[in-house]
Amino acid sequence: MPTMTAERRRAEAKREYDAFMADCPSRKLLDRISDKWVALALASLAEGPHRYSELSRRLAGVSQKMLTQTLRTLERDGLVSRVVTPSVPVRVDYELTELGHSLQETMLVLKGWAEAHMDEVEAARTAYDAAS
Amino acid sequence: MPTMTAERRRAEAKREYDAFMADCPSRKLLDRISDKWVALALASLAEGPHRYSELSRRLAGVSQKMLTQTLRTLERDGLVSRVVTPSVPVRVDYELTELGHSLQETMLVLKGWAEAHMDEVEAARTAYDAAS
DNA sequence: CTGTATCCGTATAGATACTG
DNA sequence: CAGTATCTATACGGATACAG
Repeated sequence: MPTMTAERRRAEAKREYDAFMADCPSRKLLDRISDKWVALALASLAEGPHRYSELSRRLAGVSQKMLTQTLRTLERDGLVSRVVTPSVPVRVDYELTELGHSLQETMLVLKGWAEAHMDEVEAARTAYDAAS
Repeated sequence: MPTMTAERRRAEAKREYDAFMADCPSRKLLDRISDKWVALALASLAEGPHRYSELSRRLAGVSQKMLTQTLRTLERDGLVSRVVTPSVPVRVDYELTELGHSLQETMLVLKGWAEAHMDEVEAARTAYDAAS
C-alpha cells in the first residue's frame, strides 16, 4: 500500500511482529542488536562518520575480528554504510544510515544507563552477596 | 557527599564511568544488559509483576536454565525483586525495582525497534546479498 | 590501513533428569 | 510450582598470522 505513511506502516509492523514469540523474525533481530559491540559502535557513529581505525581505538579492547564482524552485520542489516576511498593505502569510513540513526539514540541511552547506574548496581550486588 | 541530589550523582557517574573503556565496570554492565532475555524479561515485567511460570510462557522458547539465570542476575543487580509466597505449592513473583523501572522503558524501545523495522532490515539484507 | 583466515579455549545455551 | 544439577554441543570471541 503505497499510500501508507511511514508511521502507519510501522504501527502495522508492530502488530505483525512480536519478539516475545520464539520464531518471530524480530526475535532474532532483537538478539542481534542486543550486543555490546553493536551498542558501542552505534554510540560512536552517533557522533559522525568514523574510519575503521578510529572505531578500533574508540571501542577499546575490541578485536579486529569482532569489529569487522559487527560492522559487516550492521552494514548488511542496513544500519551502517561503508564508504571506501580508493587511495593508497585504502581509506574506509563508516557512517549511520537513516535506519541506523533511528536506533542510535536508544543505544546511547543504554550505554548511558550502564554508566549512570553502575554504583547502584554494585551496591545491589554487595547487598545480595552479603545476604546469601 | 550526602547533600548531592540523585541527578547530580548520576551526572557525576557519567563522567567517572565510560563504557568505551575496556576495563571500566560499566563496560561489563553494558554487556550484561545487552541481552535478548534481559530485554524480554524487563519488557514483560514492565506490565507488572509476573510469576515464574508466566514469564516462562511469555518469553516463548526460553529454557528453565536461561530464565532462572537471567532472573537471578537481574535480582543480584537490583533490577528485579523476587517475592516468595510460602504457600503449597510455593508461589514466586518477580517485579521491577525502581532501578529496573528506570531501564524498562529503554528495553521496550529496543524490542519495539526490532519489531517496527524488521521489514527494512530484511530488505537491506536482500539488497546486500544481491550485490555481493 | 583495512581487512581475511585459522586455530582454539571458554562461555553459552539447550536438553534432560531430578527435588522441595 | 519453581526451581537445581549435570551433560553436551556449538557458537562466541580472542590471539595470531597473513594479504591487498
